[in-house]
Amino acid sequence: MQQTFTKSERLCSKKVLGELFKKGSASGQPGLAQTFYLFPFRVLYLPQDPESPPGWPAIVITVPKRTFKRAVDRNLIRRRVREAYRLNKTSLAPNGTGPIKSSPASIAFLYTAKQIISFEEIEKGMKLALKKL
RNA sequence: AAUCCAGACCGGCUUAUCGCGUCCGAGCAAUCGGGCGAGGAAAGUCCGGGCAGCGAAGAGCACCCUACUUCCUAACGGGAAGGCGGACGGCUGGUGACGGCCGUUCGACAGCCAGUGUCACAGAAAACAAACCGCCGAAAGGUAAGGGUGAAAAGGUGGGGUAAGAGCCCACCGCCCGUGGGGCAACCAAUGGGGCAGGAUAAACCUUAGGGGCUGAAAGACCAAAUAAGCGUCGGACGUGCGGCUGCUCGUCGCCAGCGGCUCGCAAGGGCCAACACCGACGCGGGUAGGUCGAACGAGGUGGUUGGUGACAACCAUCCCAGAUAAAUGAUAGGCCAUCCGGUAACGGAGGACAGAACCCGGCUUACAGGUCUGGAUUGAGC
RNA sequence: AGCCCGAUAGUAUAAGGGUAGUACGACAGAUUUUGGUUCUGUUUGUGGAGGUUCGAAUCCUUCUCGGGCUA
Repeated sequence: MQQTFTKSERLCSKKVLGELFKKGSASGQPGLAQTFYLFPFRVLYLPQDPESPPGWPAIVITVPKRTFKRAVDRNLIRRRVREAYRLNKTSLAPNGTGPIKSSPASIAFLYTAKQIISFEEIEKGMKLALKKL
């Protein structure tokens, strides 16, 4: 049971991020970023390059400054979301060995709720979102 | 013990499991083991430094900042001690104006007898002085006691004096000038003289004294990769030119080549014009947005001794104490400690202030549940 | 992270330290059969706190909010 969360699973490249958000605005077409809403998130993801070997997806978590003015609140939400992903990401690998080809390469979780919600609720939303992916 | 005031400090603790960042060690590697891992404000960016780059790292002016004194400090607009002044409370002196002592607390606290400006309304009059009512006088005129206005009206109180009055005269209070004394100084107390200079405002211009070059780690250095060497507009030829570390002046540094055409001249040499190139500025287009250093040993922390009223300094011992970069410091489950609610109690339930490092320090300011300590005041109780 | 500006009525914008205006709105009334146009009147404000001053939108300090610039 893999529950780690290393540097390679974080989406850091400005280029990839720009691509993800740019393509995400024109969703629906095949080959581009897909998006769906599921409380408390809006999820954006890019499919994997079929040439490269399958690996764990790189993710990014976003909490808007507009709704949460204090840095402490944003940090708390970001950490809860990341923890929920870390504990449940094995559902992306149903065979138990590793991620399958069809799982996405990069995912963005945009936090859309207006209040700080508890870890249990975030985890519930995260399980549903990963199932959908 | 309670309340209030002033100052200083703490700001949840702990166990287990799963994780994250970084450093060290082991290992060929996968990985394993160990150490450390947010704050008193990390915040606001209001000051001061370190550090870095930038014209001679030039000068003067402008501009900006500071403002009782002495000291502390790397420096400061910060701090300490002292002085002076105000407010409040208590006691107290004097007929009165006005003082004296003690305590608490506050003060951007240099200079409007260098100059200039402003002072609405009201009021006779707002600073050169004058005179509305009034008072005195037969009048000419004298007067600034009283009235009222205002934030402010040309010293005040008591007495003498006078036609009525007035520093006109006297005493005291205040003010100004001087003398010697104490104190490093701000200033203090004493003493002599002068009937008295003369409103407020400098967080108004200003004066005096002192200080400030500018820009900030997205500074800056290096490695790697990639694009371009293209287009457009404007400007430029030894000058009243363009550019450069805010502005202005001076200075200084850099740049300004060659060719052609027309023309003046006997010539040396000069003038004008166009295009291209060059240089500079701005814009468009296109490319890259990876890594290393800066950057974690410092005006460092803790403890002690000595000096100093104190801020602080010196010396000795000891410790290494976050270092990320789309950015770690988290999640879950227990126990404890405060707090709140219900309950006589056992107990049950809720639930942890303000707030998250980003080059580093010293301050200031602002936010903050609850708690601890010290000093002072008042009230109550006991011995 | 650093730096720089700004805040006046519902909106836009003035105001030498001395009664806070102007325009468009909104509301009411008049004109009109009704509505519009037009005319008259009314309403509403200096972001908060403290200080300097006799007196502050203005000067100073501080907080809050909003905006902008910097590879």
